[in-house]
Amino acid sequence: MEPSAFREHHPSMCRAREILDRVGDKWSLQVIALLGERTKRFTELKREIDGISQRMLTVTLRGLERDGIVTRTVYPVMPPRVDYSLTPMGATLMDAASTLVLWAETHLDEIDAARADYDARAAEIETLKTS
Amino acid sequence: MEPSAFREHHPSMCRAREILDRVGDKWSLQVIALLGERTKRFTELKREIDGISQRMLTVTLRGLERDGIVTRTVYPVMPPRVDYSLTPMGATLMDAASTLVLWAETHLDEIDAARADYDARAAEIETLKTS
DNA sequence: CTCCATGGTTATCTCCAGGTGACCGAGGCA
DNA sequence: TGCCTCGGTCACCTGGAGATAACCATGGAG
Repeated sequence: MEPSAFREHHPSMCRAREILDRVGDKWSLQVIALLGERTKRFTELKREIDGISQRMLTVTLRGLERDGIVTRTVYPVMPPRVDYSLTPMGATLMDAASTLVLWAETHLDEIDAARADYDARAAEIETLKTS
Repeated sequence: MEPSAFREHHPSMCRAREILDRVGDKWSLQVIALLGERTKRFTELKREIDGISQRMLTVTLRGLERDGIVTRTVYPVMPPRVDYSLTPMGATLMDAASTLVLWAETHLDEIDAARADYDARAAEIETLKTS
């Protein structure tokens, strides 16, 4: 793939940052991943996403809904029931994002090694300065 | 592409978030994109990235260097000269990220429309409440 | 009459990414 | 004798993302 989007990065990149802001926040990707499995209910998502608060799940889902990435379906029953699912556009976003997730998985070890190397090198320079 | 990474999201996703944190910050993607063109100097990058401060460029480059995504080459001359370039791993990251950038470009209009729709709907509900 | 579950809202706080501006050091040059 | 450039560092400050926790309406179970 020729990353032409990167060559002429002038208005495209700044708009792309907007998308990365959406997907790059703390919870959106996990929500998208889980809804990629199947339609789920609010409480179901809350149970499956470790550490998310009720408020942040609401905020995240509202944002994704506003951007047309998930749909929200309310059933007027008691107790309340609300279903969330990916829109077709949301599904394509999941595919695009999975490229990056795959990259991350493939290079995690390499990155860890690079960090360890960098930190060791930095520590060595530090000891040289104090001596 | 089958996004298998998303199916078993248990340890993989949390680590993937780490990568998105790296690439999802305000400046990293732009730096990677520009270094994708060719090796560049510090001031060159600073000129080309609109609005970045000296400090943030340093911080971003140090982070990318630590993760093994860019290399930093210092030439002991006067005035100082420092070259930055993508590592091979950095180049593969650029390719992976460009998928998302491409997605963003393709769906920007759709997202804008969805937002306008959502906001209009929300405003209408608001007027109903006050009436 | 009380308790519980669902799917939220609201208020309040904390923390850190990121912005701002000063300073630096060695050489060239005027 | 200053002043400029390059590639930074340091100290300080602010805005907003996100955490925490209380509250809410409804109706069924016991």
